[in-house]
Amino acid sequence: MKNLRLKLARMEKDMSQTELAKRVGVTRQTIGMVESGDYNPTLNLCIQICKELGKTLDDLFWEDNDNEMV
Amino acid sequence: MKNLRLKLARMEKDMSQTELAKRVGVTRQTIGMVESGDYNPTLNLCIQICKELGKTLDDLFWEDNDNEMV
DNA sequence: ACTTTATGTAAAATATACTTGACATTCATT
DNA sequence: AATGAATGTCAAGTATATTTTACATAAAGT
Repeated sequence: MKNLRLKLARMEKDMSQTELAKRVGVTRQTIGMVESGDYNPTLNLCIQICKELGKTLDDLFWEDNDNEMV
Repeated sequence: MKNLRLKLARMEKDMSQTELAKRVGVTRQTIGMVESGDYNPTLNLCIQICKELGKTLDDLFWEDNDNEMV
């Protein structure tokens, strides 16, 4: 399933896939696949993406962020 | 650098590398390399490890967990 | 209409995560 | 002293993440 949190975080920074890719040091296609989901990126790639977007791993890549029990 | 948080979380569960590996579905060597650091595991592997140890990605794989600014 | 920017997708090549099998060391137990 | 459990490491193989090149579509601007 798609990673909408990532896509949203990127758009909040007014960044295109191409620009995020350049900053992270991968290709545009790789960013596209991560956003499309059904993909298994490496930890370092996830971390770089998070840093560029000012988010943490849990923010963008940890499931069940929505229904967290207080 | 070594991932001491992971090693600690595993030992808190009284789990050997071999046992964690079996539960996660990888080999003992892979777990060893993740703990040794200087290694770039996939996101799915990290998530599986977190789930087995009752932790989140930020808990085990996000840097700067220590000096977080309030 | 034409060009540019952003994105989706696909096939083949390359880099690297992960496996397999094996040997070595340390520590606890008998 | 001998055995077994836990871990470190290494070399060669397999699976897959990522690149490269390319073509296609839609939206926005001139």
